[in-house]
Amino acid sequence: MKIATYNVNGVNGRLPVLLRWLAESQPDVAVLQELKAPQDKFPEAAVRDLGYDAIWHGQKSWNGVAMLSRVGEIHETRRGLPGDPDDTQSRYIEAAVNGILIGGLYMPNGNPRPGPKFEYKMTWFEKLIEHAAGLLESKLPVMLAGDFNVMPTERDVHKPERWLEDALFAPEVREAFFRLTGQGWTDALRTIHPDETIYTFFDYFRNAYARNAGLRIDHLLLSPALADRLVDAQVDRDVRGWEKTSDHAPVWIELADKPKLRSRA
DNA sequence: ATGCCTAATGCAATTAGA
Repeated sequence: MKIATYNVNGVNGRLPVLLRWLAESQPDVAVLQELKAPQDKFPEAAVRDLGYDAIWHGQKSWNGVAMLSRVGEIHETRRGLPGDPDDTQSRYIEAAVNGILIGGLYMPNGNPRPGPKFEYKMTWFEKLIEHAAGLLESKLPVMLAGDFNVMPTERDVHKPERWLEDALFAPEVREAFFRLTGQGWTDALRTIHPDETIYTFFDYFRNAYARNAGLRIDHLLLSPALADRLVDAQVDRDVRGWEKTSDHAPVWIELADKPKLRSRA
C-alpha cells in the first residue's frame, strides 16, 4: 500500500501537475495540503476520473487539506484539531482508509518569529501533540502525514546556520517536533534514508531546485504497528522540476500488508 | 536586510508562502 503526502500549492492552479503525478506515481492514498480553494472549488471530477475518492476541507485563498483514496471508502473521523472550535483555518483532516487511520495536516508556517503567527503555530502544534497522544493510545495503525513546516535536524536544511531564528527551524519548534515523535512515532523518510541529504521543498527563488538548496519539511509519521510494515519511503523529486509545479515535491511510503520480520537484539 | 518567484483575489496591489 502506497501512501503519499503532497503540498500542491493551489489545487486548481497546479491541477495538471497533480493529475500527471497521480497517474505516474499511482499512490493508493494521498493527503494534499494548500488547496487554496473554497469548499465548492475542489476538482472532484478530475480526481475521480483517475479512480480516486476524495474528501477535502477547503478555505478561500489559503490553506485547505484533502485526502484521496483508490483503495476503498474514506471514513472521515474529524476535520480540524480538537481544542479550538473557533479556529477557521483548514489545516487538518482525518479518516480511516483500508484499515489505517490517517491524519493529514498542514502546520502553520509561523513566520515572522516572534509575532502572532508564530504564537498561532506553537498553539496549533501543542494541540496536534495532544491529539497525537490520543491517537497512539488507541493502539490503532495510525499515521500523521503532511506539511509540518519543521526541519527536524541540521541534516534537513541547506545552510542551517541561516535558519536558526526562522519559524521552521527555531529551537522551540524543533523541540516540539521531537516531543511529538518522542511519543512513539517513526519518521518514515528518515528511517529509510538515515544519512542522506534529502529534501521535500525547494524555494522558487534563486534556482533552489537546480542547486538542491532545499528543506525537508513534509513528513510521514508512523505508529509502531505501521512502522513494522514500512518497506520504502521516497521523494518524487522530479515532480519539482515540472512546468507550473508546486514548490514542494510529493513524498510517499510503501507499507507491507503484514509486519516485516524484525531482528531482535 | 531585502528581493529574488508564485498563487489567489480580482483587475492593482496586497497577502502569504517558507
